[in-house]
Amino acid sequence: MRVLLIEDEPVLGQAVQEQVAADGHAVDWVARLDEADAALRAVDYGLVLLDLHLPDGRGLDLLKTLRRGGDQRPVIILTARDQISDRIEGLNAGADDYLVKPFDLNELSARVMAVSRRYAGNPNPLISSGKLKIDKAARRVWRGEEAIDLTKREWAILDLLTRRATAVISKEQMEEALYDFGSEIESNTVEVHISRLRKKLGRDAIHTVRGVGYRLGSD
Amino acid sequence: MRVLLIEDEPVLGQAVQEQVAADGHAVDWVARLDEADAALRAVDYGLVLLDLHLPDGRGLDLLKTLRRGGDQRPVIILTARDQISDRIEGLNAGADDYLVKPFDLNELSARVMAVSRRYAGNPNPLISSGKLKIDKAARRVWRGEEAIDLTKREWAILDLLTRRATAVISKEQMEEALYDFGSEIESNTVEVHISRLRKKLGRDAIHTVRGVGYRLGSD
DNA sequence: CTCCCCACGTCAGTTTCCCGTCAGTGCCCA
DNA sequence: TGGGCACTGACGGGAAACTGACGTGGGGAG
Repeated sequence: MRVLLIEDEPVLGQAVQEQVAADGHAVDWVARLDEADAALRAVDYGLVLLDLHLPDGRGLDLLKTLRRGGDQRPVIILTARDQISDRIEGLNAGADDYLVKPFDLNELSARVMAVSRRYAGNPNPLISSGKLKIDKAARRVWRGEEAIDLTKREWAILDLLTRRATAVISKEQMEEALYDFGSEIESNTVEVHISRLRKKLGRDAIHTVRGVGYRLGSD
Repeated sequence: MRVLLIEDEPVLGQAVQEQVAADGHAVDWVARLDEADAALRAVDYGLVLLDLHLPDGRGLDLLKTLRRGGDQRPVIILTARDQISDRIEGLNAGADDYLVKPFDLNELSARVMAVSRRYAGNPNPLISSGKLKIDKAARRVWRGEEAIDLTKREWAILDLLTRRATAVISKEQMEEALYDFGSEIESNTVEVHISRLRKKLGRDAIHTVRGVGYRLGSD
């Protein structure tokens, strides 16, 4: 699979390029949006890794333009921790996934691997929990045979819960994952989302650990 | 990753424990070789940090015994500057790395990180005691095949009991661990929690040492 | 540009259940 | 045998969590 990396920080760019290349993919690395534009027109990439803060424009605009033009290619956003609002906007704009800097290169490998599997026509590995089957790469969930539609927030929470399979995730962690750094939430938003998720996924899909957080699975 | 720290100096031990814990690892800290022995038998550690000068024996002997038994777990030696011959002997005995006191805590983090990268991908280490299996990272307990739900307080107590595997923990220590400094308790709360824990985990999961405290295990 | 839809944050009323307390009983050792 | 120390069932207060309802704002369709 051929990957386009759009990143202007030399150190991070090099690290990512090496990592993805080590996984057996061809990586084209550009640092500016106009180069990215040209590359996207010339080559049929299987995946785009997009940094949102570039010297000559906002990465988000590139993504929006792509999607408006009907381009469905997978895009994974690389974003800094303090730019979570961008991340939300990115998901709205049609990104497939995001990684928060500084990210673990192995985590990157895993995401790239998921995309490449889809690219090769192979199904993605399914995470299952009780009656649920979760395809993280394709952002899809099934409850038994029935496919479930999740909203962005709902997916973000489920994504957190599946990241470390059996771990307990606190409400604070969920807030951090969902909201802009510093924008405090003073209501029970997370609880409400959990409630909505349970309505869709089944009452016992998510287990409450009172005073601590939530965990995937019922037992 | 779960780390065993074998170190008898309180100040250094505490500093190391905090540093490694801050890096996201679970740290068990023992000061004597017999405790280390017991801990190593009970828990599948991802890394051992070993001080060579301990009150009840030579750390090197522990390392040699481990390696002779075919144990391949990573061991990093902590040694003083004037004991370089020990260091050489340590490497001969099968240590993976060494740090010379006084060492920079960031240097420690780097070494630990290197080990944990190798370790990544493995399932969480399980602590076992009798029929119990305890996954501290996931905050879960099994009694045989059956998963057990623990409340916050119950988990806090079990956590204490497993922290120093064979040690007897007094009720006072448990109170201190459970409650904010200053908020005094004047009832038999700890006993009640122990009782509730035993109901869930099995009568002989926790042993009473009358007049002293509690200890994990039945014998 | 306008209208509609729906995702989401907020709130309030209700429910759940954790935990500290107490009291009665049992057990261990002098 | 008696005096503590420990165990455990019961209970009530209150914090934490759940959920139905509502308003709003942003995105998509026309």
